[in-house]
Amino acid sequence: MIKKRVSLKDIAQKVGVSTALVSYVLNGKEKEARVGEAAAKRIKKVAAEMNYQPNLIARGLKFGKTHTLGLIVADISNPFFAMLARIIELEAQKRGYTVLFGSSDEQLEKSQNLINTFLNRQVDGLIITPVAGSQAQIEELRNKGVPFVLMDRGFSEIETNAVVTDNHDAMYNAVKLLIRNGYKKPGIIAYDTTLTHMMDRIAGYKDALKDSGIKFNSKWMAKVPYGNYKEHVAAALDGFLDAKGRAVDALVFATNSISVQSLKVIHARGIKVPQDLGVISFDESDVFDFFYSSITYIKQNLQSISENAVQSLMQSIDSRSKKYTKITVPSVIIKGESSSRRTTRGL
Amino acid sequence: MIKKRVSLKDIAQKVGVSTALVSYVLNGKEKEARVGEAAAKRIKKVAAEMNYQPNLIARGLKFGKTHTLGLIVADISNPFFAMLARIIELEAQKRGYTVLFGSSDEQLEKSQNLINTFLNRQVDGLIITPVAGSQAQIEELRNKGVPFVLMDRGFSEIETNAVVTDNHDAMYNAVKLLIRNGYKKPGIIAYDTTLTHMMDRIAGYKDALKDSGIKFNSKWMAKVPYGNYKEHVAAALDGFLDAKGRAVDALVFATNSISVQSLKVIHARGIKVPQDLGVISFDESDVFDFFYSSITYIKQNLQSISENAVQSLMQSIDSRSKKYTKITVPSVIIKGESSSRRTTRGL
DNA sequence: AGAAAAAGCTTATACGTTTAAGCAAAAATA
DNA sequence: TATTTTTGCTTAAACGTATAAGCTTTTTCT
Repeated sequence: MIKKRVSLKDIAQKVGVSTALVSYVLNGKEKEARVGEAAAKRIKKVAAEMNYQPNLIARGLKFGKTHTLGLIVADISNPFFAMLARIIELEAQKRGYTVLFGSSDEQLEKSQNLINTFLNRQVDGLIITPVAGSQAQIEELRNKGVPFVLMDRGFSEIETNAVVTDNHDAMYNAVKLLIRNGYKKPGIIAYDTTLTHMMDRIAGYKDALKDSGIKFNSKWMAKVPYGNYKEHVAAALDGFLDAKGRAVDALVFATNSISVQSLKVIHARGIKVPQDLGVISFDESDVFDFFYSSITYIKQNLQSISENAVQSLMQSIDSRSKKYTKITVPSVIIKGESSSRRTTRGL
Repeated sequence: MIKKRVSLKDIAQKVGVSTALVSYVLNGKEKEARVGEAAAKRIKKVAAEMNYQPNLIARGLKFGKTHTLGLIVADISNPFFAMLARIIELEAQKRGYTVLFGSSDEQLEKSQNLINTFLNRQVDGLIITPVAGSQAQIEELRNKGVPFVLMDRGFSEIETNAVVTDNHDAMYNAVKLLIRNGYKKPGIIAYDTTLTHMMDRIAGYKDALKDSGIKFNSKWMAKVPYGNYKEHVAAALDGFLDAKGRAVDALVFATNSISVQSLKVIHARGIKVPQDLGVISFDESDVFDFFYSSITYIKQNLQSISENAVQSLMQSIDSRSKKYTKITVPSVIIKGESSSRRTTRGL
């Protein structure tokens, strides 16, 4: 049995007034609309009795505002994005917004589908971690005047709202740290993509080498595809670390997932960290606690990224201005034992 | 600049017909509505040119159906729920549905808020991991005739749609395995809650003891609060394992998060697994790969749980029948070295 | 040719909400 | 008392869509 939700009309009928009056009262516009005290009282009473709840869909249609955001991440099951989603949910809720979510899987088509679906559902704005090659999709949003903000990554070609970690800085500092700690041949494992966050991290890596007077060697860098990265990471590590002379003496990992997978392989192969290989990871992970040496890692400020993304989006929604703001969030390096040969193993 | 979305009216004006005709054509009802070929062609052409996209909010209002689901999990940032969310997203999308999500944080108030918000947004149905004590909330949904399905946990008191792992069976088998492998005093660490999933797991544990002729000892069971479970898990382990005679010789962990936290402590304390302590975890985790002995764990069928939840909800939505289906999904035990003293350590 | 049927459209109404505009009665002013 | 102002309400229109019902005009039938 479908219980019909009570509408303004139902209340109006019960009280014996027009729906307009009910609407005025329930929206607290009794003064402006000069509603009589007696009627107002009755309406409120009946509304409470009938447990009236406004139909937000109807309101959305009326105002062209749904108080809904669309969140498009690469993969909600990735703890990194799940964490961002959690904070975004909270921030959105504080502002009376609800969140629709979807995973693009780093695929152009899925990304476009999600954007279309969300727009057709009249979301007020979008928070997007754009996939590689989606510039056209994003530009279309801009042309349509849809409020949106890119998160975690951006495009250098297009001016948009974006909130990203200072990736260059993060990686630069990480590599500098390794070099300061005596490593001579620091390598990197990154995703094979042109997305800015990856390019910036790679640039930071290279700049750190340059500023330290070390010439970059292309054999120090492995780029793995997003699809089946696990095998490729394993292969890359085997390439770096095979018996006939190690290609690198330290490694920075460019993402969360690469970090975890790399550590798994390093653990399985029995590589000694930090003696034989210095290591710095990107993002936190539970697994770090189990590695025999504590892991040095780059800690992004997820709270700040999410807060700023929501904040920036809200401004876009409210002002509808053409001004775009790029926000760069600093990260910190949490120092463990994995990045320094000179370390003394604690307890 | 706000670009107005094109509506049926815009197309109608451009073509010079009524909106009704446009609606008929774009919904493929040309035959039923006897629309002329010429007009139909023009309308389609103009609609394509103007890149018409239907306003799903308006449609939702018209039909009282939004093709939106509400997903309420305990915490989207928990990998277990994030994984469920991912699959639900996929299954929903296959059926033309989009997903609103929210985290209840195991708090009654948040749960109620989310339910209200989602209902006001006219979701067609809800997938809920209910929080402890939320029976009244759930029952209200039932009374209202709102389609919903409980996931991961249920209530024994209320008849509802529910999709849960066969928790009793899972835990029963795990404990039986430990006992078969020679452990005499298997303990358990669980959450302190009356939710069925936990009760069932605890019952499974106790029944396994009983069926093995072992008398349950209340000192073998630790119940930790959801709030700051990490400290409590550590304290519980210290209680079990302190120097003056070990209270237990094996442990099963009742959830994902308890498992990971327990392993961290065990690792930090240097407890020998499986020699000094047999261990079986609930759910998978990346951290298992780093433990010095491979971890035996109960693997829930997340795919099946999610699929069934969506499927069951869809049936509720379509049929609006009063029939409730309880679906129990089997799990498997993935055997590692952590649950058997007689194991030979591999490579 | 005249009537009936079919074709091709428009009008009207509805979903639930908001709000400007309008209207009658009561109160205040002259 | 006659006029204006205020009060308290209703009507109407709108958001974008869908569809039953109605209305011409053309075609088909007898």
